[in-house]
Parts: sequence; C-alpha cells; structure tokens
Amino acid sequence: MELGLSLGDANTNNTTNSSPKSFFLSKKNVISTCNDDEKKKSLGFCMALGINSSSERVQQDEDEENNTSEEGTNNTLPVQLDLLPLVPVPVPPTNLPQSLHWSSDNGSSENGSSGNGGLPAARGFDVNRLPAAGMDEVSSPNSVASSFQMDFGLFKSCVNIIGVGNKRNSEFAGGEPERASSRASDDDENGANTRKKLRLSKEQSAYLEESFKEHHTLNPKQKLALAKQLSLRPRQVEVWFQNRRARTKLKQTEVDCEYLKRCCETLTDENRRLHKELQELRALKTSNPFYMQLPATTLTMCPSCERVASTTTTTSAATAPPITAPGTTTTTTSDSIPKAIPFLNSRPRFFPFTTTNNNPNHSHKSAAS
DNA sequence: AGTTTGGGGCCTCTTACATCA
DNA sequence: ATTGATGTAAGAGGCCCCAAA
Repeated sequence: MELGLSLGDANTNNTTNSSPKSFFLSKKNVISTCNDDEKKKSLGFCMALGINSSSERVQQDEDEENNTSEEGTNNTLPVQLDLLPLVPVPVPPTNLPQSLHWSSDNGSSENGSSGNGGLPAARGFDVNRLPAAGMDEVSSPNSVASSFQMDFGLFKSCVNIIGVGNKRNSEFAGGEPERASSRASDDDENGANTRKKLRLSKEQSAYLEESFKEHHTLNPKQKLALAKQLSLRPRQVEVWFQNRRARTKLKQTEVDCEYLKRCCETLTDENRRLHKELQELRALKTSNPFYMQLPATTLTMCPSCERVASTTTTTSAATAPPITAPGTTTTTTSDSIPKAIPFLNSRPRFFPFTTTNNNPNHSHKSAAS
C-alpha cells in the first residue's frame, strides 16, 4: 500500500489528470515510478492540494528544478484530500531518440542487443571510465553480457576518436583520455582500489535525462542498451537512475512541502476569518436576538457529489415563524444559502477525505439537484 | 502447498570527488 | 593558490520480490 500525495488541480479530477504532481510513499518510502507492477499494488491515499483551474500547474521534474512552485501561490486554494486508487499517470511523449522509446513490456528494448540495430549511430560520447578487465557488473540474469562485451571493444577503440562538446571533456578531445579516466587507469596500474569520481558528459547526461523521462526505472535490457548507447557500464546507468530518482524525490518532496506549507497558511487564514465571522454573528445575535431567528438548519456536505444540502430540523425554537434578515430568503437548499452567511457561498470548498461519487444512481433526498 | 534460499532490483544513507565562486 | 559550498557519481547496507529447490 502506498501513500500518494498528489498535488494537482483539484478542480479537475486529479486522479485522471494528465499531470498531477505526486509522490508516493510506499512501505519502502519509494517514489512510484510508473512501474506497472507497483501501480497494480498501489492503493493510493491521494492528498490533493488543488489550485484554480486556470492556474498554472506545476510541471513535473524539470520544472520542479526551476522551482516553479512559487508560481502556485494562490490564496484560494481548494484543498482536497482524496482516498482514491492511484491512477497511472500517462507519461507525455518526449523527443527521446527512437532507439530509447521502450515499450513497457520490455519487448521493444531489443534494439541494443543487435549490435547497434535500430539505434542511432554511436554518438560522440566519451567514456569516463572503461573497465580494464571486463564489465564490473552485468546484473541481468539472462545477461547480454557477451554481446555487450564484444561491442564494448568496439566502443573502446573509438573512445579516443570521439569528440565531446563538454568543456570539461573537450580538453581531451584531441585524443587525450579524460583526466579521471587517466587517473583511474593509473590507480589500476598501481593496484589501488580507490573510488574515483567520474563526471558524465553533457551529452550522456542529456541522453539519460531523456530516457528518464520515458522510464524512471530500467529493466536489464534497457539498461544494457542504454549503457551500450552511451558507452557506459550498466552499473553506471543503474546508479545514475538511482540517483536521479532520489533527486526527483527530494525535489518533489520540497515542492510538496512548500505546497502544504502554503495550504496550511491559507487554511489558517480561513480559520481565523471564520472565527471572526462567527464572533460577529454571535455579537449580532446578542444585540438583536430576533434577527437571526432562523430555523435550525444543519448544513451537511454530501461526500459523494460534494454538494451542500441542508435539512431543516423542527425544534421548539424553530417552530416560531422565522424572522429573516432583510433581503434574505430562507430556503433549505444549497443553491440558496442564506445570504446572512455570505461566506458559505464564497468560501472555497474544503473536503477532507472526500470520495468520488462512484454510484451513478446517487441522488439526494433533498430538493437540491 | 508451504518454507527456505539465493539472486536481483531498488532505496537510503553516506562518501568521495569535481567544479565553481 | 586556497577554501568552502554545491552537485553528483558511486559504495554499502538493508529491504523486498521472485523463482527455484
């Protein structure tokens, strides 16, 4: 079971919205990564903090990094907490190279295993570090390691030929091995087993980003294909995706916390205002006891359709003919809430833990319809 | 059918390194 | 040239899932 905290447009059905901002806290505190298996297991607790439909919707990932959350400041935030199953979020198509558009069934990831079949010609990626003695990791049980190692030899032979536009690496574009690689090889020669920090080139990072837009997780074939495409080790690709997921989660958490903070402030203001109005109404009632002699009306909220319905209860105090405020009408429907309580008509709807109306036969007993 | 076991994937925390101001 | 901050690749440990025994 996962806890899904979705920050999206509450005026739309955020469970089917194309891009709700959400992170899912599963029992492992992991981000749901659109993995089909996890989605099947997810029983989402969707907590949505909506903004006006016309307001900008915070975009995912890349826009998070631009800290667009500040743009979402809106004092009229309707807040919605939904107990809803999480619905898979469609991933928008990207301009990912065709070779990296994997299908979810792993079936189309075979591109990389057939030499360079289907993949664009090996681009100018430098190799930060090429293993001296084979691949340090081939995690796939049905590994394609043999073919990959064969191809790897080809890549290795091309390493010093490939030029990279990266400033950091461009200094070695003239056939010089990259510094880190050189140092690593030196250590290897010295038998040292110290870890070396190796930067990926901009092209490699961009390529990984594009693939990350498609899939937040990789299956072994995808990982191998990507590693082959980028002349990286599968372990490097795997680590990059792990770190990328962690960064995404961190930023998402920051954005969501900011949303929650603003929402809390909004609700605090709302609560303060309601208290003030309540005091005013009580003062009004005290000063003019006949002014607010309305029938005892209980406003209730239908959890299914989120419609306000009122029921007029007959009490001893309400049996007397109501004396309404000037210019007001006494009704019992939500469509005409007494204007003596104007905020009920204007306040944003706040429904903690509302549920959607799944019953098509749902109807109200009240006249409100 | 239920249990155990090993492998793989992923997450989280952490470290080490590269880069920049 | 040095230093602190920041970003990030990578290691380590743990958890979960799954298939095979």
